[in-house]
Amino acid sequence: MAQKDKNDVTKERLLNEAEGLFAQKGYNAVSVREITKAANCNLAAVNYHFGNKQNLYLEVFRARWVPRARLLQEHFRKSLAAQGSPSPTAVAKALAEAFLVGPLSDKERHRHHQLMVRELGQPTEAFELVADQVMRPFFKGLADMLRPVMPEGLGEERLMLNILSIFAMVLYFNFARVAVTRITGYEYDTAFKARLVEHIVEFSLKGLGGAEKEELR
Amino acid sequence: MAQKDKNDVTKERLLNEAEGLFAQKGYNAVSVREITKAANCNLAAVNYHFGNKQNLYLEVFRARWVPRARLLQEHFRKSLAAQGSPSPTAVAKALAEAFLVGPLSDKERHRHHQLMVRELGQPTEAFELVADQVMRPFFKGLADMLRPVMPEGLGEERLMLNILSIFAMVLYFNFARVAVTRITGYEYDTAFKARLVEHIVEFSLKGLGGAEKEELR
DNA sequence: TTGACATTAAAACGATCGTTTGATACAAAT
DNA sequence: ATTTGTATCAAACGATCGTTTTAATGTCAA
Repeated sequence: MAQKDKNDVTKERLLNEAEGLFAQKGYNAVSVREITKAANCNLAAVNYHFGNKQNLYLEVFRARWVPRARLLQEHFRKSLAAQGSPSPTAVAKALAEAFLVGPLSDKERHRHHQLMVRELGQPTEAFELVADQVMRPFFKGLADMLRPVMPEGLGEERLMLNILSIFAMVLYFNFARVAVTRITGYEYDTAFKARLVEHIVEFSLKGLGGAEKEELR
Repeated sequence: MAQKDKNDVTKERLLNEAEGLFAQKGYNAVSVREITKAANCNLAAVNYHFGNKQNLYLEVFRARWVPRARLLQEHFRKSLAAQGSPSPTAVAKALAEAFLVGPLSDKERHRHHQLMVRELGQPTEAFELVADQVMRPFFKGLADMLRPVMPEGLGEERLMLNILSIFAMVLYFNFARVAVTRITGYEYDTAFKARLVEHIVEFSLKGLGGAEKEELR
């Protein structure tokens, strides 16, 4: 192996800056020149290390997004295990805690969800990656976990919709941060974010737990 | 006035095609050439009728999005009035009905929410328009409507968060349509959409109504 | 019929895009 | 010392971008 550190370092810097810019502006609004300038390297570095722009975008998901998602899932599993039995309440709390507070910094979480929302809106090849390696297994695990403790009448479809609805809120309040601030007048400071978490936990908890108590009868 | 119909027709076609393409691909991913080709007119027509691309985008919101949003709000008000007293349940139902079924065709609704989500993600001048003329007045009306019938302890902030959470789900299930299909395996056919509406009504209803019953004690 | 005006059309503008090229620097292996 | 392979660089490629220009229309009023 001839590559030492300067080599890898350039590649890493490119991945970091590319992820930030792609998350912030979207794939089409970011130029290769903008990325290489931010990474403080030559224009041709993208094509040398990743072949082309599209592949750099994919590598951002492979080398950054997916591992971070795995970290989040790990955190969720531990957080849930600490609460004992996987009741709907415990699951909702652990989900919200992992995805709204969790192990990520604020900037990381914002990036993470922005990239996800962009792929949700118009899926590319990166979505296949994320769906196969992250989303489907995780959702399947959640469904297996919740199925026994949800009311019997609740089909697979409604079960999945409940889970998706929680993620809808998590993604929304991260993605639409700027707009939420402008509409409500509340800044995303520490205090507001804390109350936001509280709200999402409560709202999803009622969506899940409420169903548990009232749905069947 | 010299302009007859061919004139206005070109302008209208440009607005229609531009809205569809902007919603589908986003501002940066759509070229003026692509729009004029779809509208079956000359390249220079955009600059003649709207000055530049950015202004065409704004005009899409002024001439299409805002009027459509007004139509939706009108529909919501009538739907709510038909249910009698504005209880949280009635509001949740009327909201979901208006924004998930309502007066719009499927394509129209999809376009509408896609444009909104794009502006939520990275607001431009169009967001100011939408926020001032549509969102803030509507949210204020909703808050005034719900405040008297929600538990006393619930502050203004939590009230607003409840409302936003409902819209989060509405936007999500419209915007992430492709992804939801690929993840769950459910196609967005008539039957699934009906069950989707049912779910969102129920989920938001618990978020609101549940709070009504249990929050204070 | 003529003049004024609104609209469309073809062609070109400079700028920026993603990508490629060829030269150079530097380290490890022979 | 020479070869080999990796990484970086400046420079240029053709393509496409938004926009402008200029000419050719068609349409009414005078």
